Amino acid sequence: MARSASVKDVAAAAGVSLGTVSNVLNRPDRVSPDTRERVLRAMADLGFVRNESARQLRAGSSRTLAYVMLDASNPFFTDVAQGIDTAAEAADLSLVLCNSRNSGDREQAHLALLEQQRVQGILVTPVDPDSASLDEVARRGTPVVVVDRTRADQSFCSVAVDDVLGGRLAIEHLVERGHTRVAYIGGPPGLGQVEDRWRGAQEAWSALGRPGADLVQLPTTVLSVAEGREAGQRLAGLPARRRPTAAFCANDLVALGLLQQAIGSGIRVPEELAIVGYDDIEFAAAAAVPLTSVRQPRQLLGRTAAELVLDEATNAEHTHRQVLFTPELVARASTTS
Amino acid sequence: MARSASVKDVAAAAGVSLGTVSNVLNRPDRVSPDTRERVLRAMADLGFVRNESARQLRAGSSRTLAYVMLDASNPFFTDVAQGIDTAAEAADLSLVLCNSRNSGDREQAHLALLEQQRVQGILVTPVDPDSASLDEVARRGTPVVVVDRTRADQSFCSVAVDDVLGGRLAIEHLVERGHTRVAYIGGPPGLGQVEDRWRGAQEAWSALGRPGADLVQLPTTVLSVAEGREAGQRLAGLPARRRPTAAFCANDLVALGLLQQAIGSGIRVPEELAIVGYDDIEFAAAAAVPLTSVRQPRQLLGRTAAELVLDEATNAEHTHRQVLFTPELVARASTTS
DNA sequence: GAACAGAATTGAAAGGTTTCAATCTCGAAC
DNA sequence: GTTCGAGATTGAAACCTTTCAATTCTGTTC
Repeated sequence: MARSASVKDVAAAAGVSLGTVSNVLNRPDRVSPDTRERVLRAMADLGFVRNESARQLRAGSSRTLAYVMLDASNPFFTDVAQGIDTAAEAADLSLVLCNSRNSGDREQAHLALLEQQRVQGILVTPVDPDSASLDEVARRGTPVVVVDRTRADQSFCSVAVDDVLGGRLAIEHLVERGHTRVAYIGGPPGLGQVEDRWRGAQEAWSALGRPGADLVQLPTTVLSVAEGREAGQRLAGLPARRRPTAAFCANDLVALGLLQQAIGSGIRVPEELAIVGYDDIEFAAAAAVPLTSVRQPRQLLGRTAAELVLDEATNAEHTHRQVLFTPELVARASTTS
Repeated sequence: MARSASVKDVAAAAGVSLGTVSNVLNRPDRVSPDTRERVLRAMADLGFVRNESARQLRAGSSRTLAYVMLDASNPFFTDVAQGIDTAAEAADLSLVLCNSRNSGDREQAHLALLEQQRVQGILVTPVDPDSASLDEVARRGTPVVVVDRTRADQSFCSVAVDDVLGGRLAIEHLVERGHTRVAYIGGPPGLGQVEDRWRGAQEAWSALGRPGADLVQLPTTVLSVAEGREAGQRLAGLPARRRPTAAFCANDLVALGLLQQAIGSGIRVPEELAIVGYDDIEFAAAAAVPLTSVRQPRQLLGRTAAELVLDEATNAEHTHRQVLFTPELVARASTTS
């Protein structure tokens, strides 16, 4: 297969000039119906495929948006991606997804490549939102929007959900239901989300006049189902009178693992252990003991982020904005007997 | 921001020729340490970002692989993607993900763009494996490998799992456990997977001497949690003596929805309704009644597909191969009381 | 039949990188 | 002091498309 005929070959085959072929491609109305017909046939015969590199080199711009996901296997992020996709489609851009799998190195490799590809904009849920490599990409001219994180300085657009508030909601809900010993399960401790939710939890806890010692943190290494199960074992190992009566998990993956392990150990949910998750992914509601969870507007998050990056890419008067959405507690069977 | 300095600017700034800058980029050993140093500094100062379009235009090849997923929100596919990613990384290629969201149009749009981008190869789980647009892409020279599907003729490499066998395993397992009335739940009926699993189920059922009327098909519109719930309602509506004692679901999403709905309707699992899912996604084991499921080697599927496409891209003697993996039934609580 | 307008087509330049043959620079060997 | 060779650097061509000013063609009007 002589890989790929060029515009020149098509022109020769159709007996027209190369400029005409280009016109057929880009301004079909400028060219008479029968030449157009002839050119199109030649393209089909030769299996012509427009060379996007050359197009882009000349035109200077690409028609794609990119989202660098933190963890493609977490449904939360695929829902965010879905929202981005919707907005991208509406703007007639295509979306490519990259997965950093929680690795800063992979993230940087992806960013570098996307930058070289001159994508219109990059959306990213970074491993570390304060990483300098994000600044550099932005400084060199590619619009960057941080998704589901924020950073202290306001040097980027970002779209996130108020995690401190989310933590507060979860704890208020549990205290309302009479729980007096609660575990917070999640990690790694450095992770922004994990910290904010913990902070919110603590704030609510002490605002309600509870002794700090009764809200304990059970760290995990990552936010996964397996880690949730593992935490469940640790809980099950505690003597019943010292065991918390409720757990607030930093995300639903952890909560689902915990739920599974608890039931497997004969701990009744919610009677002996109430569980609150975070994200409200679809599988949370679908768990056999449907999970109470702090819902984030996942698709909206993505859609908004896409709109911000497009604004930055096209609007000269763009100014950075930090959008913060409000989470909402969805009560289900895992906390309400 | 004067978007992007070129190699020429760098050359001028560093006081060297443009060829030398290119050498620094591509064959750093060919250039003396102090010029290299000088060039690198100039690059940093100017915020130089190599223009991938120009590179690719000249070099003719890109360093990326693409996977067009059928449904990014199904963990099965993200696991496959993970496997592809692993192989791509090993070959020093980067992977971009596209999501067709079950739409043939979107799939075609993605394919066209990827072809124009001259990606090294395309992996795709197609909406319809017999679609002619796949042939055209392949005919024009981009290696295409079909993932998790096969087509009748052998015009592509493909990597799939023996779905007929999978269906057989599920039914044999249920019959072994004494079930005599079983429902098969899944759809749309035209979908390859859905059909093959159903066929396997029927084969096993009659091979075991059961009357065909006792294996009923409950079609759904798509394979989702919501549809599973909906099917659950239909089942719950049946009078207990006519209700099947077991359900075999075309995938785990459906099975999880069914499980949830069953429990919500007070049907005990597995005592009153045994459930077998398909795919063995992580959430299957994590369900509060852990789900018996037909496991597919998801990551291996992806890895193998990536290897095939790489072979096709680089090896002149490449011949198409149809790899068929063997599924395996994982028995859990949803069928074993 | 000449002049003209408008539509269709053409040709050349430009865009940023890589490649490769050609040139240059040094120091070593005689 | 000359020659040689290795290593470093250079310059121009090539990759394929798009754009735009210039040219040709067609048909109308007076």
